Amino acid sequence: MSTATLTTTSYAVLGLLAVKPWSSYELTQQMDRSLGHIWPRATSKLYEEPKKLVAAGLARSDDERVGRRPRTMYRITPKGRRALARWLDEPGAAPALEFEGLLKVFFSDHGTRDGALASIAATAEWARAQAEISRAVGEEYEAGQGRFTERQPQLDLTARFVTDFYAMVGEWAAWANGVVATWPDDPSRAVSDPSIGTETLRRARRAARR
Amino acid sequence: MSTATLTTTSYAVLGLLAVKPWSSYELTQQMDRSLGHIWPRATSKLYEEPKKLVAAGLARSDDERVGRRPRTMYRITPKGRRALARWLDEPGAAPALEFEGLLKVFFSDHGTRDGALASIAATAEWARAQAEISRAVGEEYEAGQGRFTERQPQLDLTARFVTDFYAMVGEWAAWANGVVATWPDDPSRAVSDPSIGTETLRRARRAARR
DNA sequence: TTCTTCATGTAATTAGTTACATGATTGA
DNA sequence: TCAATCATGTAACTAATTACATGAAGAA
Repeated sequence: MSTATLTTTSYAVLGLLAVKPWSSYELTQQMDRSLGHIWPRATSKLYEEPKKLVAAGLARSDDERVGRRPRTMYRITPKGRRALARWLDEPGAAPALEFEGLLKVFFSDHGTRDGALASIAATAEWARAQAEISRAVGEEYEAGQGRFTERQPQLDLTARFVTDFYAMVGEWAAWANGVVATWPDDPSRAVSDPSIGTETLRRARRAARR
Repeated sequence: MSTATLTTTSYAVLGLLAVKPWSSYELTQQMDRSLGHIWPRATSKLYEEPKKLVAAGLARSDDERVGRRPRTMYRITPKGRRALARWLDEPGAAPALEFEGLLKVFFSDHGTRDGALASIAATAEWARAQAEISRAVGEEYEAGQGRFTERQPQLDLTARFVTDFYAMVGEWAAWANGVVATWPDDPSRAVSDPSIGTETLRRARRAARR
């Protein structure tokens, strides 16, 4: 009953239920399309969390059938809308980033140049693929085919963030590839170009001044 | 004994041990300075993981004393260096991003404009503070005061990524603040400026073309 | 001498993932 | 009618976090 145990993931699902009712399977589809870019979670969570919301009185479940097979639809309650509004009033946490590929570049002086290049290439390809997803969704909305056009102002802000993020990652990977390509086989023997540090420092100063 | 159970966090610690021997406490300090930007982990992990490395034969521990108090120093073994090199040869995972603050902006049509502005302001301040940390470390290295100047080529690549990331987040927050400031109190009544979607799409196309 | 911060850990809890199971639908 | 994929879930496991505990060193 208490809302004390709800996690950010709970509220993420609650937020989707505020838009419209969904089954868990539909939630997993939406995870691929939108939520997964900023709050990625495994499929099983999307079967688990709605139950917790129901137990807390923030959602209710309806047993429907597809053919003869049962499926559960979830929809938000008035109490759920109030809980969501309270959550939205508190500032959210800052971005949290985990990047194993960069970790491998960071430690590349204990490996090979080709290993570092492989991580960078994988990053570049990932950034391109993600940008392609952004592009495809963007084209839909541009053509007026979007599924939630009434939420356009919110989508505008979110889409810009993820698009810029993927672009930034892609640009970094292209640049890093050029740098590492000039290294010898053994990266512990690579020599740093001083202008890189200078330019990075210039950017850091600028960003710290805002 | 088997290396099958090692996680990315294990290798992150192993990588640090390849640079030099550390105590767990020193590892926590280093987490604040460098590793935490790309692989953030709680302090207790840095006491736990080295033990797993020792159990696997990839590191060894030496009991030293500080005054009369014991403390454990960890150093990498030859087998550890080989395991690290193998790990570095496989491409690492793509960036994983979690961003609760953006989640709140995404669902802001179910809250208030001021709530959205608060999340954006918190993001802006965080980005500024992180950029300030990047700047401070950058100034040290620029002045030749860096602690690991022999790893400069690796630091160049990593520092550029995190600096650009913080700059991108800061620029997004400043822009988003301007957009949301024009919204009415009730964000579900906000009207989208079509030029935003057009520009985002332009950027997505560009990033998808690389 | 006492208080605070630094330093070094352990224990309890949990949020999340991976793996598994299985019925329904579709198309070859 | 068989195989593949869509759809709907549960169970087992684990990586990680939060909270706790405590000695040493340095400051007031």
